[in-house]
Amino acid sequence: MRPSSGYKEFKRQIDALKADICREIYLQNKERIRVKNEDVAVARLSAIFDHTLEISNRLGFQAMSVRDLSEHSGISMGALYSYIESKDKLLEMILCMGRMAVTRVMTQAAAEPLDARNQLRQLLRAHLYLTEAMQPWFYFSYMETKHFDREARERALEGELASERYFSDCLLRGSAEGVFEVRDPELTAAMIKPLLQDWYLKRWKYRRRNIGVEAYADALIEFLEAALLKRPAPTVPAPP
Amino acid sequence: MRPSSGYKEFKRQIDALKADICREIYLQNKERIRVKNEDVAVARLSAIFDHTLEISNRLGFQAMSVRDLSEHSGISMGALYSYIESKDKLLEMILCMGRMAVTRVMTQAAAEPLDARNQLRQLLRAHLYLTEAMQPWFYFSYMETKHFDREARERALEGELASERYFSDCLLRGSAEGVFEVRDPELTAAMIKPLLQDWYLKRWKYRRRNIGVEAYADALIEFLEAALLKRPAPTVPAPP
DNA sequence: GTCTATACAACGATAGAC
DNA sequence: GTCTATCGTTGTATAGAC
Repeated sequence: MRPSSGYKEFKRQIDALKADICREIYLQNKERIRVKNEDVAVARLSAIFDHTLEISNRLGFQAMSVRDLSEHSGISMGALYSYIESKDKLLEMILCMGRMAVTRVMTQAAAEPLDARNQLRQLLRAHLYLTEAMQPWFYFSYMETKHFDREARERALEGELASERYFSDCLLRGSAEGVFEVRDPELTAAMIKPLLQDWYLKRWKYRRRNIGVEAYADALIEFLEAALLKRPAPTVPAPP
Repeated sequence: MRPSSGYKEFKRQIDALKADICREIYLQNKERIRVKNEDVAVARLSAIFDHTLEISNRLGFQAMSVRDLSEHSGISMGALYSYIESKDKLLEMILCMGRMAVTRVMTQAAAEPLDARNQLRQLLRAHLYLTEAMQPWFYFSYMETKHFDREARERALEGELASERYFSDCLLRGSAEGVFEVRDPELTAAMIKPLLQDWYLKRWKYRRRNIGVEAYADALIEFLEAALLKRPAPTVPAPP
C-alpha cells in the first residue's frame, strides 16, 4: 500500500482491501443476517453498499427509500431485509467499512520511515489516492453527517481529528528538523484537510479542467511546499 | 461594505442588507403570498427563513417536516402555507436571498481600486466575513445541493465559478504586476475556495481552538501569501 | 433464500370554522 | 389572518406463500 508507486497500483490494492473488509463486516453481523451462505452474503452485501452510496450521493440517504434501493440493486424488499436489519443499521455498516479502510491505509502510510518532507508527500498522496478509490464513501460520509446517530457522529469527529494529527505531527517534526517553517502546526494541518477534501467533494471542478488525481496531488504538493518550506524572507515587503 | 474596517461593522451592514433583501423577496412573490400587510409578511417571512435554516442544518431540509417548521416558528400549518406556497418554493426563496447577498457583497469588494496584494486580502476578508455573518445560509446551500432542482443547481454552480473568478483574476493581475508567482491562477483559485469554505463548514473545528473569523482571516492570508508572493528559491533542494 | 402483498406511521398539502 | 381537522401519498418494515 505505497502511494509512491502510482495511483493505478494503489487502486488495485484498495479493491482487494475493500473485499476483505466486506467479509469482516459480514462476520461481525453474522447473527443478524439471515443469509448463511458466506460467499452469497458477502457479494450481496457489497452490492447493497455500492448501490446505497450511489443513490444516496445522488438523492441523499434520507431521500433514498428502501424501495429505491431494492429496485436498483435488483433485490426484493423482503430479501433486502434479510441482509440489513434496518435502514439505520445499513448506514452503520457502511460507515464501519470506510473507517476500517481509512485506518489501515493511513496507519501504513504514516509508518514508513521517511524524512519530514517526503512523509508529508506520502501522507498527502495516500489520502488523495484513498479518497479517489473510495470517492463515493468519502462523499457520503461528509454529506450525511447530519443523519448519523450520536455514536457515529463522535466517531466521524474522532476520525477527522486523527487524520489532522497525522499532518500536524509531520509538520511539527519538519519544523524541528528545520525543513518546514510553520508557526502553528495544528492550524496549518486544519487548513490542509479541506484541500484534501475538495478532491472528493468537488470532483466536477477538476474533471472539467481535465485534472486527474495524480496531477492534483502534484499541484497540491507544490502549493503546500511553497507555503511551508523554510526559505528567506519574501522580496515584497508587507504593506502598511 | 468594507471588510477592512473590521468584522463587527461589517456584520452590522450585512444585517441591514438582509432586511432589504427579505423585503425584495416579499415584493417579488407578492401574488403568491396571501398575507397583504407588508410589514407583517416581511417579518414572518424572515422568521420562516431563519427557522428553516436552523432546522435544516440540524436535520436536513428533506428531513425537516413542515410540521416541525410550524412548531418551531410558532406559526400554524395553515398560516405557514399562506406564506410559502410549497416546501420547494420555500427552498427557492431562501436560495434567492443568499444569492442576492453574495452578489452585492462580492461585487462591492472587487470594485475598490487596490493593488493585487491588498485586493486579494480584501476579497478573502469579504468572503470570510460574509460567510460568518450568514453562516446558516452558506452551510445550507453547500449541504443541500442534492435537493435543488435543475435551475437552482445550475445557479449554484455558476455562483461557485463566479466567486473563483474573482480570485483567479486577482492572481492573474498580481502575476502580471510581479507581486505573485502563480503557475496556474485558475487551479490556485480553485484551491483557495475550499480554504474559505472550511470556515463555515467546519465551524466547530475552529471554535474549539478559540479562533474567531478575524484570526482565521489573518492566518489564511499569511498562509496564502507565503505560497503566492514572489520570492527567491527555497533553501531546501528538491529530493531525488 | 426469495418473492408479493400489506400493515402502520409520517409526510405534504388543503378545507372550512373562527 | 389564523386556526384545527383531515385528505391522499409515500415511507419503513413485516407476514406468509413459494
